[in-house]
Amino acid sequence: MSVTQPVHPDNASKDRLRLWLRMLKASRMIETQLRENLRAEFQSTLPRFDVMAALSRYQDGLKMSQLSDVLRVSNGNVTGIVDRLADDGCVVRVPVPGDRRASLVRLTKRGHEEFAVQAKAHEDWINDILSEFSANQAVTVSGHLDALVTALEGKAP
Amino acid sequence: MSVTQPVHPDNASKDRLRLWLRMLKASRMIETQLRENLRAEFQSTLPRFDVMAALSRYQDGLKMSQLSDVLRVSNGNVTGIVDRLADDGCVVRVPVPGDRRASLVRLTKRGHEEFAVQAKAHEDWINDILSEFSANQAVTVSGHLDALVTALEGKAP
DNA sequence: AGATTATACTTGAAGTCTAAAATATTTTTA
DNA sequence: TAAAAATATTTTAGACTTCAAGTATAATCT
Repeated sequence: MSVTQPVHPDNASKDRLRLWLRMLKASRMIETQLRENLRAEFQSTLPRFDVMAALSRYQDGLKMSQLSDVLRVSNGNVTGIVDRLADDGCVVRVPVPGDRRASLVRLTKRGHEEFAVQAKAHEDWINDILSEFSANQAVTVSGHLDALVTALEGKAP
Repeated sequence: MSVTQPVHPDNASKDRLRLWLRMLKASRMIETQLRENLRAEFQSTLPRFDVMAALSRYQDGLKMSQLSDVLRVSNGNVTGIVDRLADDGCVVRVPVPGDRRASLVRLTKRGHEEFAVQAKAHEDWINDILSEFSANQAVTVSGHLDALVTALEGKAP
């Protein structure tokens, strides 16, 4: 009498690998598309948009290190992006009273207006790109990914 | 008489946006993790790994232009990555008989060995990172993403 | 054949990204 | 309080990236 046993005991590993490769491919394609749209319509870039989006969520402003934390890009990187946004008058660096090392980065009025327009366009682009997913599917997969992100954050906080 | 109508007629748009933001976040976290692992364990990088993975799938070797095609990175970019891999003795440029412009890039014996180890580690890392997903879930979500990728490829070929 | 066009690749400029070193400024410790 | 440790940010070095221009070679046209 034989015991029923899968030929590939750890097939799950391959399935997960495939999932990752698909996810990577999809993300890159979407990113490329968004990058193109941002450049064509607003002469802007994804990193700039990301920074503005973060600042838009935190009306009181964020310190450089908090920004790089939220955006998960390196510290030194944020410097350049914020520099350029400041040049364009979209953000300002506000000194933090009592700590001369730090400064808060905040959206200017112009930055807010600019971002409002871009955010709307961005949502429309995504809605179009992801039309493949129904609202229900979107919610379901979001849930999985959220759990994944939470798990990852728990591993190396 | 009032008609029953949802307050947010295009809620799906928000759901899809959330899906994208989660996907982006998850992808970036995973990429960062992989990058770190590759650097710490193999003193290598993601682009290098990608090139070796491609060459591993095409045992007969790939021309530079084919490589840049498969990897979807620019032509000039591949030159540098292959240069460095060649310096490390992981790949060689083999002249194509009958066409002195082109050369085939192939993994060396050392490159093959190196990649075998890295690929195994890579799969294990992913299996660990994505342990949140069951094999079934992985397959299901893969399916959605695949459909998405196909749809995207159909839009701008 | 000789001139044009196309292909394969490399080079160079300009910019982005990460990780790590350097700087400046608190905060903590002995 | 002086020294050490921690924090916030910038600077730097080097890999990666694209795009445009350049070089060499091959294929095509007249």
